[in-house]
Amino acid sequence: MIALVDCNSFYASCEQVFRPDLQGKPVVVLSNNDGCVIAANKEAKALAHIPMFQPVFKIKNILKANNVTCFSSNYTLYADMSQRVMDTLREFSPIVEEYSIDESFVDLSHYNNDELDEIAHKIKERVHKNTGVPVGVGVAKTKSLSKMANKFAKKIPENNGVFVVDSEEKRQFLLSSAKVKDIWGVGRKHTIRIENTGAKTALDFANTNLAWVRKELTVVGERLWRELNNLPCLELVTETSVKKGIGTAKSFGKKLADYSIISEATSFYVAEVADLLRQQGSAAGCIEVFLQTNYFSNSDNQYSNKIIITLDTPTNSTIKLTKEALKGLKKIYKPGYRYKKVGVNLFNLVPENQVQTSLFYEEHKSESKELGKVIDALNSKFGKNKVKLATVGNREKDWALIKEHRSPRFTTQWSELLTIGGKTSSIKL
DNA sequence: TCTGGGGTCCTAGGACCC
DNA sequence: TCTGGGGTCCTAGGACCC
Repeated sequence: MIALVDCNSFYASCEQVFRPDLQGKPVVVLSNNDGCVIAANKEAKALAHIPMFQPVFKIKNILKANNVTCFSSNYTLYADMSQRVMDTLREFSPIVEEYSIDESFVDLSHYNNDELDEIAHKIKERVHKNTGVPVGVGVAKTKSLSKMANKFAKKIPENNGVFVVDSEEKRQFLLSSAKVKDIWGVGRKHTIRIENTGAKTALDFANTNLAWVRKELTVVGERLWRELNNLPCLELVTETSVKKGIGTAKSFGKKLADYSIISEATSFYVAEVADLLRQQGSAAGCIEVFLQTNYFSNSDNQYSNKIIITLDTPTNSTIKLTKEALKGLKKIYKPGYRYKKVGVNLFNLVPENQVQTSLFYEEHKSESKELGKVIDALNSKFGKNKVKLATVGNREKDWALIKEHRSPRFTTQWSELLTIGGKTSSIKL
């Protein structure tokens, strides 16, 4: 049996752990640039009219009228809290799949079926005790069912955040109480196709003809259908897999026309992705740079372009990648536009120790490689970005994300530890 | 004035090879 | 007039997830 443990409105819960004064009050967390609502606690959800991904400026009045506390997203804090949750889950099982920052599949096959209900409640209580974060627990024979059990656990108050599918009756009950669109892995398009067959509930879908499912929804649909019928098709993935591509793309804090500032932002993002690349021990064979204006705007002239540069030899050197990226940026940049976003993607990744050197590659043990190592060492000792390339410049404030209401990084920075009677960084709009 | 970011998996179709 | 068939690799795009 498999448990799916999912943190309740995770980002908002993390903020509340350090702000006990906000217990029972509405809290939301905003996306980069404080653009959209990306998490809302149950008090905020209860207000309704706060749909996820709504731009903040459209619902500012509602937030204000209801005294909703808003936070900029603080990923450093959330990532650290997430690890604490995961560590607690490992006390219950050696096999844990970290599915996302706020949810995990936990293998419970070493427990007897009649213990599962008790174990599920224990998981919930211990995570809350250790981290302050509330979670829901769904238990079933397959990942897809445990995912749905988890949703159901949270939806019905009497479940108290836990639902265990340990009988055929409960499986049918669970599936018949979920609509087609609530099935994990069924999105907008698939919902339409499935509902066109007359199916209304997840149980209807599980009872439809498999050949139809295979034909219309491909193998992905077939696996899902089997999983809902208690036949496990999806294994728990415990090894963190090596990424196939690494990228970053962020909107600027304001629109930018000036090439030199955009190139500084680009350099900054290259350094960021190159760092991730080295951390996983890969080298990139290709680098893509793209640039775009604000496509929401009706008044601005629109332009977007991208360029993909194939490198002679795969590399993970920030210096080389920056050089290539800026060459590319120069080619696609056109003056006269107000740009909103720049992005960098690395792909064709290979293990760094298996790099095929090209015929003309002469710098096997180049100076830039040694230099890169020294820079990494300095940055890991003195803090991120303390040493950087001059191309990054020092005008970060001119392009960086807006995070007006970020809470302190309570758990990862000594200088930002929780203080009693300390200042707060959230705001009432 | 103000609209997120980072992923995975699968399929169809084109290019190319023998 | 008649013009094969099978295979691989790559890419773009669709669909979905958090």
